[in-house]
Amino acid sequence: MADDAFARTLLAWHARHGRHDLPWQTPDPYKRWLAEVMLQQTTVAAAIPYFTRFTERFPDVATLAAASLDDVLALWAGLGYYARARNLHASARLIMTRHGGAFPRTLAAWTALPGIGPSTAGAIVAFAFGVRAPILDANARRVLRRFHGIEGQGTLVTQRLWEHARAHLPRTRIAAYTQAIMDLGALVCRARPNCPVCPLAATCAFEGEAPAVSARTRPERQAVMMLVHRRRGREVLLLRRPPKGIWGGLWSLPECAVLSDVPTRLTELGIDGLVGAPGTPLRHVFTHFALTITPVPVALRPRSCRARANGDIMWHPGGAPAPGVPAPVKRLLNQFW
DNA sequence: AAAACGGGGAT
DNA sequence: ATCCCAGTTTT
Repeated sequence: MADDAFARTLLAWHARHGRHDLPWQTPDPYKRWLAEVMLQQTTVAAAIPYFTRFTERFPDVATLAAASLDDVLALWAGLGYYARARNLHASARLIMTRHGGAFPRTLAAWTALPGIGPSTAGAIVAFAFGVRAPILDANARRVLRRFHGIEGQGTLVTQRLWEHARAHLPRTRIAAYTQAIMDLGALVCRARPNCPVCPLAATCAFEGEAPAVSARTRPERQAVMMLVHRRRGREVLLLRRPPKGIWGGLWSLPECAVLSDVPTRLTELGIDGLVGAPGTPLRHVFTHFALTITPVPVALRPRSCRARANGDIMWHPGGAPAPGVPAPVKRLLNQFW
């Protein structure tokens, strides 16, 4: 059966108007894997500098597998969704042990790795090996939804979209086609679409946006972060966060819910310090809640701290290479020094 | 089936 | 301020 008009039209459009100069546009499976993981819920522009640093520091899967999780998280810090970095590191080790350092070529083998779902696996095998696999990222989802006039959400709608994604796949030129549907979504069929320049406009079912759903309010949360410093502010105490949950495995500041809890929290940590005046609160907005962080300086009394540096506690000197800290903590530290 | 997960960029 | 993004995992 011949490729359908959808695929032929997209491929023709992509040759002239698609992206051809992204740093990960090579058949190298390592680069494709790294890029696809970085691009989960992340824009191309945000990912590029991280991709460049990563491939310089960890040029291949063996190097990545041999690195410490701390080094990987430090390079990932600021990109968000830190579970991706933990999964990437775990996957690198699995590729070394389970696959002898050779990248698998099947969808099933890729989805068996942590952090790799059906869409990411499809993109990797399509780009790296030309395997005829569909993707359903945000771009493909939006293009297919509009082209086929599919509204609503839920598992049933997602199933239908996957069926369309599979049905449109051409027999050849899979990598170019996969790039084409992504590019159409990113460059033309955006949230606010540019239908007049769209190659699919003549056969597209899209008629206009559904009425916008009312924005739900984000819960507000509060936290106090302590800047416990010694040596006249030259070093600040960092604690490693638990491996699971928000900012898992990253370094952060000692924390408590409200200002009145500060003395108790310091006692728990074995710290005898002079609590200073709270600084300007910092607001940090997440997907599903907003956090207002009140920074409090704490000057450590000489020879009073039982908090010794170990694998989960660090006295961080201002000038040293940045460890993996979440973005708002980085801002607090920069503001402190 | 729904919730959880982070932060940057566009509008 | 709000929306969106080369989605997957956990509950």
